Amino acid sequence: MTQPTKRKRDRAATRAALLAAARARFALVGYDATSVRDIARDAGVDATLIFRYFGSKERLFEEASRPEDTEPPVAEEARPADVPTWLLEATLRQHLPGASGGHPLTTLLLSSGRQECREQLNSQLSEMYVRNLEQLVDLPDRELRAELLTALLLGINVSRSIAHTPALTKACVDDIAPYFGQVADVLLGTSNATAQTSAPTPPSSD
Amino acid sequence: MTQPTKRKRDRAATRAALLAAARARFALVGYDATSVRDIARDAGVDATLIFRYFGSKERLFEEASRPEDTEPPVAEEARPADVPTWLLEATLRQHLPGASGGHPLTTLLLSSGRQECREQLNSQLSEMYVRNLEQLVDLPDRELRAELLTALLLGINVSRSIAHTPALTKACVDDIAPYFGQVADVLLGTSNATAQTSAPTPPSSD
Amino acid sequence: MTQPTKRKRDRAATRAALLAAARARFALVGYDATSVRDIARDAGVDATLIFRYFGSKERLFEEASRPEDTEPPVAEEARPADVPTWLLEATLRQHLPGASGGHPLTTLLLSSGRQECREQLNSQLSEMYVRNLEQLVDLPDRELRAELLTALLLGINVSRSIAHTPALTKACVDDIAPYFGQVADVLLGTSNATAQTSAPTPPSSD
Amino acid sequence: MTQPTKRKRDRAATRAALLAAARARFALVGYDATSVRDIARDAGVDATLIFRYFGSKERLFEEASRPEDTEPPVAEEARPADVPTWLLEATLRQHLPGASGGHPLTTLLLSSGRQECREQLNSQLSEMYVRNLEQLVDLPDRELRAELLTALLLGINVSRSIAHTPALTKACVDDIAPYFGQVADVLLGTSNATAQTSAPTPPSSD
DNA sequence: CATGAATGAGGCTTCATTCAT
DNA sequence: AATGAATGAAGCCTCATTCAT
Repeated sequence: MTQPTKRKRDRAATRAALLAAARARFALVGYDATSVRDIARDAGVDATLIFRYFGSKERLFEEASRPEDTEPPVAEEARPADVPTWLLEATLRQHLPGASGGHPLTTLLLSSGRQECREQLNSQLSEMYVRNLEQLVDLPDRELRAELLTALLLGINVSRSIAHTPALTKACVDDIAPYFGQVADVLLGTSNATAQTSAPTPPSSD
Repeated sequence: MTQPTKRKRDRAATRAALLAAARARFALVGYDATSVRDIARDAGVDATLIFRYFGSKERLFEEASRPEDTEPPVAEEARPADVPTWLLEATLRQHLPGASGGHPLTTLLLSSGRQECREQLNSQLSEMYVRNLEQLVDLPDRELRAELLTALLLGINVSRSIAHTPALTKACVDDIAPYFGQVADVLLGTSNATAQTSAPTPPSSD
Repeated sequence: MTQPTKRKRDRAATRAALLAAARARFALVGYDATSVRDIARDAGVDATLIFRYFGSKERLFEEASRPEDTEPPVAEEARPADVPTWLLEATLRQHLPGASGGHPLTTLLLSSGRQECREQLNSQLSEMYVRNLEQLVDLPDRELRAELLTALLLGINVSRSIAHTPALTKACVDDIAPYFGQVADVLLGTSNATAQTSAPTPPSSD
Repeated sequence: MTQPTKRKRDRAATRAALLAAARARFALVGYDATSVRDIARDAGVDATLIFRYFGSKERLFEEASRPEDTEPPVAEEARPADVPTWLLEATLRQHLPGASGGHPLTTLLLSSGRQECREQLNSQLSEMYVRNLEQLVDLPDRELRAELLTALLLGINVSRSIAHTPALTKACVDDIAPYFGQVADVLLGTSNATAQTSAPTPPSSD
């Protein structure tokens, strides 16, 4: 009221706006191709506030490339058979209303010119994907099998958010899940139960 | 040997040294994170020679991110069953003596902040991978199936050359081929014939 | 005065200082021989402010080579007989307190290595000089006559601001006007009325 | 004959070719806008020969901007009344077959960003024009009168070779001479004899 | 507290010129 | 003697960041 109608956002709102803008741009073109002024403009505030609130472009990036807290880690007690599907969903969940930017993996990938990003990519993959998948395997080459399925998820992500490959880009979870389930079964050695359950169509084996 | 370690005055050699250095650096950190001076320093020559020989950083990048000509396109008359394995080999063939830099896909991915790179990534994927794989499928969702297998190859590439995931990074073609073959069979619907032939289950099992 | 001689933090003042410095240098040595750092140094500010305020050296030049707005176009209702004298005055009015740099024509001439400048020179001459003079002529070869008188004005300008020819450089308007008036009469065919009025013979004669 | 058909120009021919190319380019866009490689390309030889034969771009320019020796100084014993016309002809004589480049004055003018060029312009004007014209005047303000007529010649030159003003550009000597003669008479105080003689048309005075 | 003016480092590129062949 | 590969300086411009106001 005392302010001249200009939205005098409070600290938190401004910070959040900057973070959202940063997430969006970093997920779109990566670290190097994004300037602090771009972010500030998108957020509708002055660029120096980035330094006030985050200290540096780098620290803003660190925060923006961390998965949003809304993302629960894989439910601990989930039925093992559901884990792959759950990870697939987590991978595809992006560009949806609610998520302010793209997938953190995309952001990291687009910024992989930076050593830190490659390291973070490595640890995020291993913590969020490989570790969870490995536990489902009871065969030789556990790690390799888990990494291969992780690679598929990663590749799907890249295809959709960066390469914009036509079929994968327009597919929704349900289109992909059946095939993904089969591959998971093959790689992890999980029984055909999953395939039966979650994969409606492909005339699989008979 | 006869020269006192001095740079030799050789157009072709200098051009090649620059191209090799460029390939290496672009494949390591991408376009934006690479400066022309970096490349020149690696090549041991003056930076202005880049402009003499390539015209601009951008044109050097275009040349450096093109697959080396030593890479023959998928043999036209190859047996269909061999195509997936051939593509896997092409994907893994990098950092080998002979190949001066990393895989072109890696380079493009690391430079995806640039619109042109995303487009080139898209067309290289579709021309070199999807198109060849699609022809093997005789089931619904041909394109999607081909793109999923392509995504796996892409993901393997990223895991190895960018994320440096442990198991995949140290695996060689023969370690991966069996699993990849199984996945290809599942996705492309190629009968178990292939699987039988190329490695149904890792040699460890029986 | 209150500031310790430090540069004041004043958008408008800095912009104006840059523009003035640019006008001066461009009018002295032209576009190519002037570097943005030169201009900035003269203005006492950092060179990057040129890009902040003008976008590029080229756009700064465009603004600097435009006639200052203080220059009114030839008074519409001026008596025809006064037009030549008025144009002479406009041509000589430079290096005076108030005008920050030299005459725009000088600037354009000194920068005529650039195609755009030659074109602008052409249009400024024709709009500001030839067009106005032509209307005074009621004889054959109207355009040629007007262009010849324009050429004289142009030549006077060059002599004074570039070649620094001694007599013309130190002459003031009143020294030149009588002779110029006579030439105008001859070329434009305006009767001796004007000549009589404005100064038939230099005051020295009688 | 022993050479492989490649024209192995002799020293003199190559030097001359470079000089001609330099004259042409300098007269077209001036010193700064001309690169030694441009000149060499036009001359069809290697750029380093410029340094071999002339020492530096600067020294080449000095030579190229000197009036060609084919230009005789004003005939010493010429009839005074013919001098102005003679100077007009010298001013317009350019772009003609035979003259390899443009007028030296144009070259100097286009390169006036350089201090040396302004000085040379000054001395060429005073030696070739003012000095000759002054001697014809027997009135007060001798120098000023001569400089004014010189300014007209200079302006005509600029109009034609730089500003490309329409009427003057397409006019030939005979179109301009009558008017120029009248102006010369007025400024130099030479009798109307010249005007009568050389100016056919303008209904001059009564 | 917020704005935006100011800065310095660094990036790409061009040019005149030298040096090896 | 002549070619062209190599070089270093300098130019324009952008960016992250700091400092007054």
